Amino acid sequence: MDAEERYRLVARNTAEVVTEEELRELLDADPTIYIGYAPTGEMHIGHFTTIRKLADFLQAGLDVKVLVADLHAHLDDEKSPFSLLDARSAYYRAAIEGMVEAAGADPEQIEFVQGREFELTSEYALDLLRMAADTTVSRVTRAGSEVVRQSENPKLGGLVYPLLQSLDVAALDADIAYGGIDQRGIYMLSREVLPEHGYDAPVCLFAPLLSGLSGGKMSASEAGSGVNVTDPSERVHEKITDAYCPQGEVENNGVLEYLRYLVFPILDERDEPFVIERPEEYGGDVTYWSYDDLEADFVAEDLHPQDLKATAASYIDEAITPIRERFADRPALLREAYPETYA
RNA sequence: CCGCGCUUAGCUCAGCCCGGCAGAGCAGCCGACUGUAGAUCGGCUUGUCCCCCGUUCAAAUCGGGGAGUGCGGACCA
Repeated sequence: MDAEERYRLVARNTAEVVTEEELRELLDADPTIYIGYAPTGEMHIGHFTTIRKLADFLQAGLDVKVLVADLHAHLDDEKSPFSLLDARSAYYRAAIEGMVEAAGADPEQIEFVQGREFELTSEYALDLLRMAADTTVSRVTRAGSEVVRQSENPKLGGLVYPLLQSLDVAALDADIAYGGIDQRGIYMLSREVLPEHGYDAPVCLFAPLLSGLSGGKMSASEAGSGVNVTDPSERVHEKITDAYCPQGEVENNGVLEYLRYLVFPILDERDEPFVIERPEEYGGDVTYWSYDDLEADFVAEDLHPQDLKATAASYIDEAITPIRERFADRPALLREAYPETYA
């Protein structure tokens, strides 16, 4: 694979690369890229799109590490109670492996790391304290403002969080920090603070955040705002049917985004088209080989939301089916991670 | 250790002073209008009023005790 193709693969469907020059330079060698997930709520399509991209990274020959950031999950306003960290970490790992596989890549090629495996060493603790000594409260508050839960009486844990994450980059020997664009503030802090402590500043790659299905941002606290990766078929169809989807509009259109960032890349990998079955009355069946063509028709209002939704729901459902099946065998994983929901 | 505030619907809160059928906004649900959803309009649901004891014909409301949470003060040899 030539350098240009490699770069295209790594950078496609991203929101931002910091910086493009640095990334091109890194790709001359075999860099390590990492992404961290704090095991808090159930995993959804948004997570899936970021994990789908891991297939791109593997194909481009990068070393891929996935951090299951258990301590982060507790540190951020105790989103996960300490007693559930292990159960949720196990669930996240299984779900992530399922998504990697569903994206057509091999989970064996990914190195999984859990936060507590390395974040409690004395070297790590010393670095962390030294960073805490020379970083202001307002600096870390700003860094974490899009990630850490905001409240009138913020906990100290939320302030330490960005420092911890910065140090993770160094401790995991990652050349590239990958994550949603909401992580930008934290990794910009990393680029600033790591060199002052003797480590390299990471190159950053950010994934776009998907719109919620009710318009606006996707919200973890709003049940219908996103499809979970273990949702039953009926629920997927229900959520997509109920989704905000104005005719001809691309802005804030979660359905289109699901197709763009998840369904089409998977179809592309398998060399299969997206086929919409439609009554003759509304124009008959249509076949799309690329997202761009579909979007063009939608914008031109040659493709009606109702026809789009019906088909999209089936393809999305199909995309998560392998994950759902993986959990069908092991119901305890979900039940123990979310006893309130699955008890 | 001491003082003060807060705790009421899924969420944000009003009601408490001065006891008399537990409320509002948002969210949610159902219809109407749309070849989807949203918006709009019409309708509807929701409660351990933090807990215990007491006063009273009657307590979210008054008195006592306690819990949780937050803020402030004090201590600083």
